[in-house]
Amino acid sequence: MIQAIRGTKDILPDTMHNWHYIEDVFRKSSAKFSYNEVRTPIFEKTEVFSRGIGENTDVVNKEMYTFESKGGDSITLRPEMTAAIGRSVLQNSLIQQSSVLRYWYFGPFFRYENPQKGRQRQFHQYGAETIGSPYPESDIENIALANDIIKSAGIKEYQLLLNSIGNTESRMKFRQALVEYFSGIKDQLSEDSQNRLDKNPLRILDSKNRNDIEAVKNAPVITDYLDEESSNHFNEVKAGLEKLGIEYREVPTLVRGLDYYCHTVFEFQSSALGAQDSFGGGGRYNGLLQQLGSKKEVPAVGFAMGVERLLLVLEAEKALPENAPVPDFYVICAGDSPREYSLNVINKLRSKGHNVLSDILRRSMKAQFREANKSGAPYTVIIGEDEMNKNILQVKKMETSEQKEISVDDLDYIKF
RNA sequence: GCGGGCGUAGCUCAGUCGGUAGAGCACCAGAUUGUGGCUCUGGUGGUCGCGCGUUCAAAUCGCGUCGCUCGCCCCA
Repeated sequence: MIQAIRGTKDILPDTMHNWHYIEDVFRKSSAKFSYNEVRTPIFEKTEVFSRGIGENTDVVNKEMYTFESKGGDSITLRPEMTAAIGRSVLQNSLIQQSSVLRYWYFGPFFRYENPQKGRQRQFHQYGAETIGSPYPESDIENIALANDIIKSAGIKEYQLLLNSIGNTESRMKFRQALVEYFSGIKDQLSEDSQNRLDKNPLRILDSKNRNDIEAVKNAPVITDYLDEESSNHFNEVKAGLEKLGIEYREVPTLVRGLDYYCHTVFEFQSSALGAQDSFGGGGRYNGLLQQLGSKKEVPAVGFAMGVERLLLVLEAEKALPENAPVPDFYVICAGDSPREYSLNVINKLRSKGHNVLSDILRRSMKAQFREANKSGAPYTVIIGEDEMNKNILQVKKMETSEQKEISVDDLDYIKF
Protein backbone atom coordinates (compact mmCIF):
# COMPACT_ATOMS: atom_id res chain seq x y z
CA MET A 1 0.00 0.00 0.00
CA ILE A 2 1.31 3.42 -0.92
CA GLN A 3 1.81 5.51 2.18
CA ALA A 4 2.03 9.24 2.71
CA ILE A 5 5.54 10.58 3.25
CA ARG A 6 6.83 10.06 6.79
CA GLY A 7 5.93 13.01 8.96
CA THR A 8 3.07 14.17 6.73
CA LYS A 9 -0.63 13.79 7.44
CA ASP A 10 -3.87 13.89 5.53
CA ILE A 11 -6.29 16.38 6.98
CA LEU A 12 -9.56 14.54 6.40
CA PRO A 13 -13.12 15.93 6.36
CA ASP A 14 -13.86 14.75 9.90
CA THR A 15 -11.36 17.22 11.37
CA MET A 16 -11.68 19.96 8.77
CA HIS A 17 -14.09 22.00 10.86
CA ASN A 18 -11.33 22.42 13.46
CA TRP A 19 -9.08 23.93 10.82
CA HIS A 20 -11.81 26.22 9.57
CA TYR A 21 -12.43 27.29 13.15
CA ILE A 22 -8.83 28.27 13.81
CA GLU A 23 -8.36 29.81 10.37
CA ASP A 24 -11.38 31.99 11.07
CA VAL A 25 -9.72 33.17 14.29
CA PHE A 26 -6.58 34.00 12.31
CA ARG A 27 -8.52 36.15 9.84
CA LYS A 28 -10.59 37.95 12.42
CA SER A 29 -7.76 38.74 14.83
CA SER A 30 -5.51 39.86 11.98
CA ALA A 31 -8.25 42.16 10.74
CA LYS A 32 -8.69 43.64 14.23
CA PHE A 33 -5.06 44.74 14.07
CA SER A 34 -5.30 45.77 10.40
CA TYR A 35 -2.79 43.20 9.25
CA ASN A 36 -2.89 42.08 5.61
CA GLU A 37 -2.46 38.55 4.34
CA VAL A 38 0.47 37.63 2.10
CA ARG A 39 1.08 34.40 0.22
CA THR A 40 4.51 33.61 -1.12
CA PRO A 41 5.71 30.51 -3.04
CA ILE A 42 6.14 27.23 -1.19
CA PHE A 43 9.73 27.01 -2.46
CA GLU A 44 12.50 29.57 -2.75
CA LYS A 45 16.11 29.72 -3.79
CA THR A 46 18.07 28.04 -1.00
CA GLU A 47 20.05 31.21 -0.27
CA VAL A 48 16.88 32.97 0.97
CA PHE A 49 16.97 30.68 3.98
CA SER A 50 20.69 30.00 4.33
CA ARG A 51 21.47 33.73 4.37
CA GLY A 52 18.33 34.72 6.23
CA ILE A 53 18.17 32.16 8.99
CA GLY A 54 21.90 31.60 9.49
CA GLU A 55 24.33 28.97 8.27
CA ASN A 56 25.01 27.41 11.65
CA THR A 57 21.42 26.85 12.75
CA ASP A 58 20.01 23.33 12.78
CA VAL A 59 17.14 24.40 10.57
CA VAL A 60 19.53 25.32 7.77
CA ASN A 61 22.18 22.69 8.49
CA LYS A 62 20.18 19.52 8.57
CA GLU A 63 16.46 20.15 8.34
CA MET A 64 15.84 21.68 4.91
CA TYR A 65 14.29 19.90 1.95
CA THR A 66 16.76 21.07 -0.65
CA PHE A 67 17.05 19.89 -4.24
CA GLU A 68 18.46 21.03 -7.54
CA SER A 69 16.10 22.34 -10.19
CA LYS A 70 16.52 21.35 -13.82
CA GLY A 71 18.15 24.71 -14.44
CA GLY A 72 20.77 23.97 -11.80
CA ASP A 73 19.51 26.30 -9.07
CA SER A 74 19.46 25.06 -5.50
CA ILE A 75 15.86 25.16 -4.32
CA THR A 76 14.41 24.66 -0.84
CA LEU A 77 10.89 23.99 0.43
CA ARG A 78 10.30 26.81 2.89
CA PRO A 79 11.11 25.82 6.50
CA GLU A 80 9.72 29.12 7.82
CA MET A 81 8.22 32.32 6.50
CA THR A 82 10.15 35.30 7.82
CA ALA A 83 13.07 35.05 5.41
CA ALA A 84 10.68 34.50 2.50
CA ILE A 85 8.69 37.60 3.41
CA GLY A 86 11.97 39.50 3.69
CA ARG A 87 12.80 38.46 0.16
CA SER A 88 9.37 39.51 -1.06
CA VAL A 89 9.55 42.90 0.66
CA LEU A 90 12.88 43.66 -1.03
CA GLN A 91 11.95 42.27 -4.44
CA ASN A 92 8.68 44.23 -4.59
CA SER A 93 10.13 47.39 -3.01
CA LEU A 94 7.30 47.26 -0.52
CA ILE A 95 9.00 49.22 2.23
CA GLN A 96 9.55 52.10 -0.25
CA GLN A 97 5.80 52.31 -0.82
CA SER A 98 4.74 52.23 2.79
CA SER A 99 6.97 52.91 5.75
CA VAL A 100 5.32 50.26 7.89
CA LEU A 101 4.16 46.85 6.69
CA ARG A 102 1.78 44.70 8.70
CA TYR A 103 1.55 41.20 7.26
CA TRP A 104 0.11 37.88 8.30
CA TYR A 105 0.32 34.47 6.68
CA PHE A 106 -0.91 30.92 7.04
CA GLY A 107 0.33 27.84 5.20
CA PRO A 108 2.44 24.69 5.09
CA PHE A 109 6.12 24.52 5.99
CA PHE A 110 8.68 21.75 5.71
CA ARG A 111 11.45 20.54 7.96
CA TYR A 112 13.27 17.23 7.82
CA GLU A 113 13.00 16.13 11.45
CA ASN A 114 12.01 12.99 13.27
CA PRO A 115 8.27 13.17 13.85
CA GLN A 116 6.79 13.05 17.34
CA LYS A 117 3.93 14.65 19.18
CA GLY A 118 3.36 18.12 17.76
CA ARG A 119 6.14 17.70 15.24
CA GLN A 120 5.72 16.82 11.60
CA ARG A 121 7.78 17.18 8.46
CA GLN A 122 5.02 19.13 6.81
CA PHE A 123 3.31 21.37 9.32
CA HIS A 124 1.36 24.60 9.28
CA GLN A 125 2.15 27.99 10.70
CA TYR A 126 0.27 31.18 11.21
CA GLY A 127 2.48 34.21 11.69
CA ALA A 128 2.56 37.99 11.61
CA GLU A 129 5.36 40.38 10.75
CA THR A 130 5.52 44.03 11.75
CA ILE A 131 8.10 45.59 9.47
CA GLY A 132 9.59 49.09 9.44
CA SER A 133 9.59 50.31 13.05
CA PRO A 134 12.49 50.10 15.51
CA TYR A 135 10.28 51.25 18.38
CA PRO A 136 8.81 49.19 21.24
CA GLU A 137 5.26 50.01 20.05
CA SER A 138 5.97 47.65 17.21
CA ASP A 139 7.03 44.79 19.52
CA ILE A 140 4.01 45.45 21.71
CA GLU A 141 1.55 45.42 18.82
CA ASN A 142 3.02 42.23 17.41
CA ILE A 143 2.85 40.41 20.73
CA ALA A 144 -0.65 41.75 21.37
CA LEU A 145 -1.83 40.23 18.09
CA ALA A 146 -0.35 36.86 19.01
CA ASN A 147 -2.02 37.08 22.39
CA ASP A 148 -5.34 38.07 20.84
CA ILE A 149 -5.32 34.98 18.64
CA ILE A 150 -4.63 32.68 21.58
CA LYS A 151 -7.37 34.28 23.66
CA SER A 152 -9.88 34.41 20.81
CA ALA A 153 -9.27 30.75 20.00
CA GLY A 154 -10.25 29.93 23.55
CA ILE A 155 -6.95 28.92 25.14
CA LYS A 156 -6.85 29.69 28.85
CA GLU A 157 -3.84 27.84 30.23
CA TYR A 158 -0.73 29.25 28.63
CA GLN A 159 2.33 31.30 29.44
CA LEU A 160 4.08 34.09 27.61
CA LEU A 161 7.82 33.93 28.20
CA LEU A 162 9.74 37.10 27.51
CA ASN A 163 13.39 38.10 27.27
CA SER A 164 15.70 40.52 25.57
CA ILE A 165 18.92 39.40 23.93
CA GLY A 166 19.84 43.04 23.28
CA ASN A 167 21.44 44.74 20.34
CA THR A 168 24.50 43.35 18.60
CA GLU A 169 27.06 45.01 20.88
CA SER A 170 25.34 43.86 24.07
CA ARG A 171 24.99 40.36 22.70
CA MET A 172 28.66 40.15 21.69
CA LYS A 173 29.76 41.15 25.19
CA PHE A 174 27.38 38.67 26.76
CA ARG A 175 28.48 35.95 24.40
CA GLN A 176 32.09 36.56 25.35
CA ALA A 177 31.24 36.36 29.04
CA LEU A 178 29.35 33.12 28.45
CA VAL A 179 32.21 31.51 26.58
CA GLU A 180 34.61 32.48 29.37
CA TYR A 181 32.31 31.08 32.04
CA PHE A 182 31.46 27.82 30.28
CA SER A 183 35.03 27.20 29.14
CA GLY A 184 36.04 27.10 32.79
CA ILE A 185 33.59 24.27 33.49
CA LYS A 186 33.63 22.65 30.07
CA ASP A 187 33.98 19.12 31.44
CA GLN A 188 30.69 19.50 33.35
CA LEU A 189 28.73 20.23 30.16
CA SER A 190 26.95 17.73 27.94
CA GLU A 191 28.64 16.76 24.71
CA ASP A 192 26.08 18.79 22.74
CA SER A 193 26.75 21.87 24.80
CA GLN A 194 30.52 21.49 24.49
CA ASN A 195 30.01 21.66 20.74
CA ARG A 196 27.70 24.66 21.11
CA LEU A 197 30.42 26.49 23.03
CA ASP A 198 32.13 27.85 19.93
CA LYS A 199 29.25 27.60 17.47
CA ASN A 200 26.28 29.05 19.35
CA PRO A 201 26.99 29.45 23.10
CA LEU A 202 23.65 31.18 23.78
CA ARG A 203 21.87 27.91 23.05
CA ILE A 204 23.49 26.24 26.07
CA LEU A 205 21.17 28.39 28.17
CA ASP A 206 18.00 26.54 27.25
CA SER A 207 19.47 23.05 27.15
CA LYS A 208 17.29 20.42 28.81
CA ASN A 209 20.26 18.34 29.88
CA ARG A 210 20.47 18.03 33.68
CA ASN A 211 24.18 18.85 33.94
CA ASP A 212 23.73 21.83 31.66
CA ILE A 213 20.82 23.12 33.71
CA GLU A 214 23.04 23.00 36.81
CA ALA A 215 25.86 24.76 35.00
CA VAL A 216 23.51 27.45 33.68
CA LYS A 217 22.34 28.34 37.19
CA ASN A 218 25.49 30.34 37.92
CA ALA A 219 26.10 31.55 34.38
CA PRO A 220 26.16 35.25 33.49
CA VAL A 221 22.69 36.74 32.92
CA ILE A 222 21.92 38.62 29.72
CA THR A 223 20.06 41.33 31.61
CA ASP A 224 23.34 42.46 33.18
CA TYR A 225 24.92 42.94 29.77
CA LEU A 226 22.24 45.04 28.08
CA ASP A 227 23.46 48.52 27.22
CA GLU A 228 21.28 51.57 27.72
CA GLU A 229 19.57 51.38 24.33
CA SER A 230 18.80 47.69 24.78
CA SER A 231 17.47 47.89 28.31
CA ASN A 232 15.40 50.99 27.53
CA HIS A 233 13.80 49.16 24.65
CA PHE A 234 13.10 46.12 26.79
CA ASN A 235 11.65 48.17 29.64
CA GLU A 236 9.28 49.97 27.29
CA VAL A 237 8.09 46.69 25.81
CA LYS A 238 7.38 45.34 29.28
CA ALA A 239 5.59 48.52 30.32
CA GLY A 240 3.42 48.38 27.20
CA LEU A 241 2.43 44.77 27.81
CA GLU A 242 1.51 45.60 31.37
CA LYS A 243 -0.61 48.52 30.15
CA LEU A 244 -2.47 46.06 27.89
CA GLY A 245 -2.93 43.60 30.73
CA ILE A 246 -0.90 40.94 28.93
CA GLU A 247 0.78 38.73 31.49
CA TYR A 248 4.32 37.56 30.85
CA ARG A 249 7.11 35.85 32.67
CA GLU A 250 10.59 37.22 32.22
CA VAL A 251 13.00 34.37 31.51
CA PRO A 252 16.63 35.51 31.16
CA THR A 253 17.68 32.15 29.73
CA LEU A 254 15.17 32.29 26.86
CA VAL A 255 17.10 32.39 23.60
CA ARG A 256 15.93 31.33 20.20
CA GLY A 257 17.45 29.06 17.61
CA LEU A 258 17.42 31.34 14.61
CA ASP A 259 20.31 33.74 14.10
CA TYR A 260 18.28 36.75 13.02
CA TYR A 261 16.79 37.63 16.39
CA CYS A 262 17.82 40.63 18.52
CA HIS A 263 16.28 42.58 21.40
CA THR A 264 12.84 41.17 22.24
CA VAL A 265 12.34 37.41 22.07
CA PHE A 266 9.23 35.60 23.27
CA GLU A 267 7.58 32.25 23.35
CA PHE A 268 4.10 30.90 24.14
CA GLN A 269 3.97 27.67 26.13
CA SER A 270 1.30 25.21 27.17
CA SER A 271 1.69 22.18 29.39
CA ALA A 272 -0.77 20.29 27.17
CA LEU A 273 1.90 19.62 24.57
CA GLY A 274 4.44 17.23 26.12
CA ALA A 275 8.02 17.64 25.06
CA GLN A 276 7.26 20.39 22.55
CA ASP A 277 5.69 22.74 25.05
CA SER A 278 6.04 25.80 22.85
CA PHE A 279 3.27 26.51 20.36
CA GLY A 280 4.41 29.90 19.22
CA GLY A 281 7.33 32.21 19.35
CA GLY A 282 9.09 35.12 17.79
CA GLY A 283 11.10 38.23 18.29
CA ARG A 284 12.75 41.24 16.73
CA TYR A 285 14.92 40.82 13.67
CA ASN A 286 16.44 44.15 12.72
CA GLY A 287 19.32 42.66 10.75
CA LEU A 288 17.50 40.15 8.58
CA LEU A 289 16.69 42.29 5.56
CA GLN A 290 20.28 43.45 5.32
CA GLN A 291 21.35 39.83 5.38
CA LEU A 292 19.09 39.37 2.37
CA GLY A 293 20.64 42.29 0.51
CA SER A 294 18.89 45.44 1.69
CA LYS A 295 21.19 48.50 1.67
CA LYS A 296 19.40 50.03 4.63
CA GLU A 297 18.58 48.42 7.94
CA VAL A 298 14.87 47.54 8.07
CA PRO A 299 13.80 46.93 11.67
CA ALA A 300 11.05 44.37 12.19
CA VAL A 301 9.32 42.06 14.68
CA GLY A 302 7.45 38.85 14.00
CA PHE A 303 6.12 35.63 15.43
CA ALA A 304 4.92 32.27 14.22
CA MET A 305 2.55 29.72 15.69
CA GLY A 306 2.48 26.01 15.00
CA VAL A 307 -1.09 25.36 13.98
CA GLU A 308 -1.02 21.60 14.68
CA ARG A 309 0.26 22.41 18.16
CA LEU A 310 -2.37 25.09 18.58
CA LEU A 311 -5.02 22.50 17.72
CA LEU A 312 -3.51 20.07 20.26
CA VAL A 313 -3.79 22.71 22.96
CA LEU A 314 -7.36 23.55 21.94
CA GLU A 315 -8.28 19.89 21.99
CA ALA A 316 -6.79 19.45 25.46
CA GLU A 317 -8.73 22.46 26.68
CA LYS A 318 -11.90 21.20 24.95
CA ALA A 319 -12.17 24.52 23.16
CA LEU A 320 -12.85 23.14 19.68
CA PRO A 321 -16.29 23.30 18.06
CA GLU A 322 -18.22 20.04 18.34
CA ASN A 323 -19.79 19.33 15.01
CA ALA A 324 -19.23 19.64 11.33
CA PRO A 325 -21.97 21.46 9.40
CA VAL A 326 -25.05 19.39 8.50
CA PRO A 327 -27.30 19.56 5.43
CA ASP A 328 -30.65 21.36 5.72
CA PHE A 329 -32.53 18.76 3.68
CA TYR A 330 -32.10 15.15 2.67
CA VAL A 331 -34.15 14.39 -0.42
CA ILE A 332 -35.47 10.82 -0.57
CA CYS A 333 -36.87 9.03 -3.59
CA ALA A 334 -39.47 6.32 -3.00
CA GLY A 335 -38.88 3.90 -5.83
CA ASP A 336 -37.08 4.46 -9.11
CA SER A 337 -39.54 6.56 -11.12
CA PRO A 338 -39.19 9.95 -9.30
CA ARG A 339 -35.42 9.97 -9.49
CA GLU A 340 -35.05 12.23 -12.48
CA TYR A 341 -37.92 14.41 -11.31
CA SER A 342 -36.28 14.83 -7.90
CA LEU A 343 -33.39 16.70 -9.52
CA ASN A 344 -35.73 19.66 -10.00
CA VAL A 345 -36.61 19.72 -6.34
CA ILE A 346 -32.99 19.37 -5.24
CA ASN A 347 -31.95 22.10 -7.63
CA LYS A 348 -34.70 24.40 -6.46
CA LEU A 349 -33.67 23.99 -2.85
CA ARG A 350 -30.03 24.63 -3.65
CA SER A 351 -30.83 27.71 -5.70
CA LYS A 352 -32.56 29.10 -2.61
CA GLY A 353 -29.30 28.63 -0.71
CA HIS A 354 -30.13 25.43 1.20
CA ASN A 355 -27.61 22.65 1.77
CA VAL A 356 -29.04 19.51 0.25
CA LEU A 357 -28.00 15.86 0.31
CA SER A 358 -29.49 13.00 -1.70
CA ASP A 359 -28.85 9.36 -2.48
CA ILE A 360 -26.68 8.50 -5.48
CA LEU A 361 -26.53 4.75 -4.87
CA ARG A 362 -30.13 3.96 -5.89
CA ARG A 363 -30.67 2.50 -2.47
CA SER A 364 -33.83 1.44 -0.73
CA MET A 365 -35.95 4.03 0.98
CA LYS A 366 -35.03 2.56 4.32
CA ALA A 367 -31.34 2.98 3.53
CA GLN A 368 -31.96 6.55 2.40
CA PHE A 369 -33.67 7.31 5.69
CA ARG A 370 -30.79 5.77 7.58
CA GLU A 371 -28.34 7.97 5.76
CA ALA A 372 -30.57 10.99 6.23
CA ASN A 373 -30.60 10.30 9.93
CA LYS A 374 -26.82 9.90 10.05
CA SER A 375 -26.28 13.13 8.11
CA GLY A 376 -28.07 15.08 10.81
CA ALA A 377 -30.33 16.84 8.32
CA PRO A 378 -33.31 18.23 10.30
CA TYR A 379 -35.75 17.65 7.42
CA THR A 380 -36.24 14.96 4.81
CA VAL A 381 -38.16 15.60 1.62
CA ILE A 382 -39.87 12.49 0.28
CA ILE A 383 -40.84 12.13 -3.34
CA GLY A 384 -42.77 9.13 -4.66
CA GLU A 385 -44.83 8.55 -7.74
CA ASP A 386 -47.95 10.10 -6.18
CA GLU A 387 -46.13 13.23 -5.13
CA MET A 388 -44.54 13.54 -8.54
CA ASN A 389 -47.88 13.31 -10.32
CA LYS A 390 -49.62 15.74 -7.98
CA ASN A 391 -46.67 18.12 -7.86
CA ILE A 392 -46.44 17.92 -4.07
CA LEU A 393 -43.85 16.83 -1.51
CA GLN A 394 -43.87 15.06 1.81
CA VAL A 395 -41.66 16.91 4.25
CA LYS A 396 -40.73 15.17 7.47
CA LYS A 397 -39.20 16.75 10.53
CA MET A 398 -36.79 14.08 11.71
CA GLU A 399 -36.67 14.99 15.35
CA THR A 400 -40.42 14.66 15.92
CA SER A 401 -41.34 12.40 12.97
CA GLU A 402 -44.04 14.90 12.01
CA GLN A 403 -44.81 14.85 8.34
CA LYS A 404 -46.59 17.41 6.17
CA GLU A 405 -47.71 17.54 2.62
CA ILE A 406 -46.77 20.74 0.83
CA SER A 407 -46.62 22.00 -2.73
CA VAL A 408 -43.24 22.27 -4.43
CA ASP A 409 -43.57 26.04 -4.59
CA ASP A 410 -43.99 26.31 -0.84
CA LEU A 411 -40.66 24.63 -0.11
CA ASP A 412 -39.26 27.84 1.29
CA TYR A 413 -41.81 28.16 4.02
CA ILE A 414 -41.36 24.85 5.74
CA LYS A 415 -41.97 25.40 9.41
CA PHE A 416 -42.81 22.74 11.94
C1' G B 1 21.44 11.51 13.56
C1' C B 2 20.42 8.64 18.54
C1' G B 3 17.14 5.82 22.15
C1' G B 4 12.32 3.39 24.33
C1' G B 5 7.33 1.31 23.19
C1' C B 6 3.92 -0.67 19.54
C1' G B 7 2.18 -2.99 14.46
C1' U B 8 -4.05 -8.80 14.15
C1' A B 9 -10.92 -6.47 10.03
C1' G B 10 -12.38 0.61 8.49
C1' C B 11 -11.88 1.63 14.33
C1' U B 12 -10.84 -0.36 19.56
C1' C B 13 -8.81 -4.77 20.83
C1' A B 14 -8.73 -10.55 22.28
C1' G B 15 -6.01 -14.72 20.48
C1' U B 16 -3.63 -19.99 26.14
C1' C B 17 1.78 -24.52 25.39
C1' G B 18 3.46 -22.93 17.92
C1' G B 19 -1.76 -26.51 15.22
C1' U B 20 -3.73 -22.20 9.63
C1' A B 21 -8.10 -16.10 13.03
C1' G B 22 -12.22 -13.92 16.77
C1' A B 23 -15.33 -10.05 19.56
C1' G B 24 -17.49 -5.22 20.06
C1' C B 25 -18.28 -0.89 17.19
C1' A B 26 -18.88 0.68 12.09
C1' C B 27 -20.74 -0.80 7.20
C1' C B 28 -24.54 -3.69 4.09
C1' A B 29 -29.19 -6.47 3.99
C1' G B 30 -33.65 -8.55 6.15
C1' A B 31 -37.55 -8.75 10.07
C1' U B 32 -41.24 -3.81 8.29
C1' U B 33 -43.65 -4.42 -0.39
C1' G B 34 -43.55 4.17 0.85
C1' U B 35 -40.50 6.03 6.38
C1' G B 36 -34.70 6.86 10.23
C1' G B 37 -33.06 6.28 15.45
C1' C B 38 -34.34 1.13 19.46
C1' U B 39 -34.33 -4.28 19.11
C1' C B 40 -33.48 -9.04 16.76
C1' U B 41 -31.36 -12.05 12.62
C1' G B 42 -27.92 -12.59 8.81
C1' G B 43 -23.86 -10.80 5.70
C1' U B 44 -19.41 -8.21 3.52
C1' G B 45 -14.68 -7.38 5.25
C1' G B 46 -7.87 -10.24 6.97
C1' U B 47 -1.11 -11.72 2.51
C1' C B 48 -2.00 -11.29 11.29
C1' G B 49 2.93 -4.40 8.44
C1' C B 50 6.67 -6.68 4.95
C1' G B 51 10.87 -10.14 4.05
C1' C B 52 13.99 -14.06 5.44
C1' G B 53 14.97 -17.96 8.92
C1' U B 54 13.74 -22.12 12.65
C1' U B 55 9.80 -25.99 12.47
C1' C B 56 5.91 -31.41 10.01
C1' A B 57 3.33 -26.73 11.23
C1' A B 58 4.40 -19.51 12.74
C1' A B 59 -0.27 -14.12 14.31
C1' U B 60 2.70 -16.75 18.16
C1' C B 61 9.91 -18.13 18.21
C1' G B 62 14.62 -15.52 15.90
C1' C B 63 16.88 -11.92 12.63
C1' G B 64 16.21 -7.94 9.30
C1' U B 65 13.24 -4.12 7.35
C1' C B 66 9.22 -0.51 6.89
C1' G B 67 5.67 2.26 9.51
C1' C B 68 3.42 4.49 13.82
C1' U B 69 4.31 6.52 18.57
C1' C B 70 6.99 8.75 22.70
C1' G B 71 11.61 10.95 24.06
C1' C B 72 16.96 13.25 22.95
C1' C B 73 18.60 17.16 19.62
C1' C B 74 16.19 21.38 17.36
C1' C B 75 12.02 24.16 16.54
C1' A B 76 6.32 26.09 15.97
